[in-house]
Amino acid sequence: MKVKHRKVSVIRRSDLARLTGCNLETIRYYENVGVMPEPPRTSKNYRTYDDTHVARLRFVMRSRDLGFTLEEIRDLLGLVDRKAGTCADVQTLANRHIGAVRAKITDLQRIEKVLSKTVSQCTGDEVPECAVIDALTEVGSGGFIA
Amino acid sequence: MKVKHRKVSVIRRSDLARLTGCNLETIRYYENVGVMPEPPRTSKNYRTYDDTHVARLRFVMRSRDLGFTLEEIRDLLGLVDRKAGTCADVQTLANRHIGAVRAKITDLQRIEKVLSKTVSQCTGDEVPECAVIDALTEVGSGGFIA
DNA sequence: CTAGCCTCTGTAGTTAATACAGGCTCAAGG
DNA sequence: CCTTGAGCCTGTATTAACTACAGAGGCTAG
Repeated sequence: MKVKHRKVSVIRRSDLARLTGCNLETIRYYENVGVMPEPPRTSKNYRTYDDTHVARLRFVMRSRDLGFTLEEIRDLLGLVDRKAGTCADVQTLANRHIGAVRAKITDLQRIEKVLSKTVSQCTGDEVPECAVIDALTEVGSGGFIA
Repeated sequence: MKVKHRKVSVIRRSDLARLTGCNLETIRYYENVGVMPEPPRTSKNYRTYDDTHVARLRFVMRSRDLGFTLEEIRDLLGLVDRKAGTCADVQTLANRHIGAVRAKITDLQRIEKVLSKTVSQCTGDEVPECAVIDALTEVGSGGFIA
């Protein structure tokens, strides 16, 4: 059975970028700032990734897209990595995040409702003055670390 | 009836900042980049705001917190401001945003579920290895302009 | 009138992400 | 074997979205 010289399924940086849709350089950046771990290197200093890196990077990207800062993501991942000390610490942190998450969900549902309404009304001709803004103006809740 | 020299309820920049929780300088920045309108000025060149500015700024801040870029917010506001030409244009744009919004809601609900579960499990002692990451790893949907 | 706080502008610094430059590595083709 | 090109490495520069600071001027309480 013929085998290519390169090992079966070694994930390199470009592969990781392709698999996740992440920018190549951003991966290195995430390693520098500590939201992604420093991967093992080959003898020639090439980064080598595996499935866990793919999963983690997807998580980071998704969280960023949802408006969490890298610092917040570091915290969340620290929770996953059991860097948080006691069980009580974990609960405290998780609860804070849950609050922020629920607030975001509420906001998004409000936006969704208004946009849907706008679309349906728009079969006519007039766009309502500022239904979108009105719906979002109420102070749903505080910030992330509320 | 005594009246203070300053007009009743003139909203200045610092007031707007306080009312919204927005950083003072960020307001000016938003005016420069066009997500907030240039406000009227007093004879001495001081910015003067009103309720509509408060509402709009809250909207911008909330949208940012939800992970939308200033460019996307400009689009959305353009929709509100009727800058989008035809009714069909509005519908197209709104529909695109609705897709992104729904995807974000789905993601957040997934996070919420996992965090809740983590919290409840944590009454014991062990934190599950990476339930959070696993839940977020699946590719819910594409980006904003999908 | 002057001290203190506010406003103005412009510019510089931070965070998160991208892009680029210059050099090394590897696999393929000749 | 050597070349060629794509892919990797590092460090640095640039962009977006803020945030902070500096220097000049305005207003108002004591």
